[in-house]
Amino acid sequence: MPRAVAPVLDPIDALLSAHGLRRTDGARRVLRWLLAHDDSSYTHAQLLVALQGSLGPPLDRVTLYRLVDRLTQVGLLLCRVDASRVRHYQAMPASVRATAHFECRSCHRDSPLTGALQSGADDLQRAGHAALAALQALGYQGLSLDVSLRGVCADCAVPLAGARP
Amino acid sequence: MPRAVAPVLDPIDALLSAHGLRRTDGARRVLRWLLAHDDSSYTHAQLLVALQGSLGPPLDRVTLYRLVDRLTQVGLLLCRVDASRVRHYQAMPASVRATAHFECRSCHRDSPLTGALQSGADDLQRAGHAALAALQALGYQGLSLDVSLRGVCADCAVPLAGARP
DNA sequence: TCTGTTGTTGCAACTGGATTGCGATATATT
DNA sequence: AATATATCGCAATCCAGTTGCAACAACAGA
Repeated sequence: MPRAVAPVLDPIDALLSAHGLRRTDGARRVLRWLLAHDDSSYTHAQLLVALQGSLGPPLDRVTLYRLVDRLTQVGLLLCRVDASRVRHYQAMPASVRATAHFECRSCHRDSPLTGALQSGADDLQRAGHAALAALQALGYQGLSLDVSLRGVCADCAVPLAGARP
Repeated sequence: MPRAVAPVLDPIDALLSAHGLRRTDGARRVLRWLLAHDDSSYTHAQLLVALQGSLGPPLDRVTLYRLVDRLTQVGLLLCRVDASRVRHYQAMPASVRATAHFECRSCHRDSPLTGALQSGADDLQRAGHAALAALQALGYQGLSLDVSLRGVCADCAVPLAGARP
């Protein structure tokens, strides 16, 4: 039986090597999982349970902290801090985009700007992109953009207003 | 000697009352100080030392936490979380504006977008304003905006590049 | 002005996300 | 294979922020 050679590097491994990181089991699992769920961002705690479920030995808490830190450092992940001071990690989008989102101070829901707000979000995106390009031209590196709108969403605002005497 | 009456409310007191907060010594001091330094934002630790220096009894750590929390709650302060997960407070500007700023991942300096980037920052400001207005029209309340650009600044990027073999 | 209600204060203990130190292990390099 | 060095796993630690609670002070009504 012909031995299964690996002529082409796994795309995840290729990414790791290309960014100067070692191809360890943990790094592979984190990056693979985040790339497979690149439509959203996840906290350390969420990643931990998600990766516990996957095959392999349980991933250590601290190791995961260091992994996401390194992956963010080299630009493979994008990190943002929510209003509760918790970090959220996401696979770096092909084109760094303004991930404009709204956080409700009351119900703590976090939603991307869509629908009627899409045009506004697009403008933000454009402006953010332009600012990033300007910074890049100045020699800045590993740029990312975080646009956070905060406040009380309409759902929560109504009962609050009603409670006022 | 005619007793010194107080016919007009101190502007700080007026603000507190208008927002349903009690006019306590602590609230007055925090709000007065932040209004006098409204060109920048300050962490809880910075506020603590700044207010210790000012007259009056030393302000308690926890009390200050609760004060800035309340002041932010009612919209008198604006709060943002930096990349190190630390909250920064600032007197709410007359018109909520996009306080676009850049944070260096390497030297951790935090600088507002100025100079050559001003136009980009202005665009961000406009776009942010529009998005906020749209949300407000939908019934959203107590809105604030945080535009954070992150990466490695030019000063830090040069030595990093040189270190690569 | 007195008095009851309720928001506020100060202290101590606690929370939880994240970090550090360090010996053991695995990856990349020679 | 031998070596150098990055990464891992564990325990201990850090630190911004929170919570519980008794004492206190601002406000409102009488």
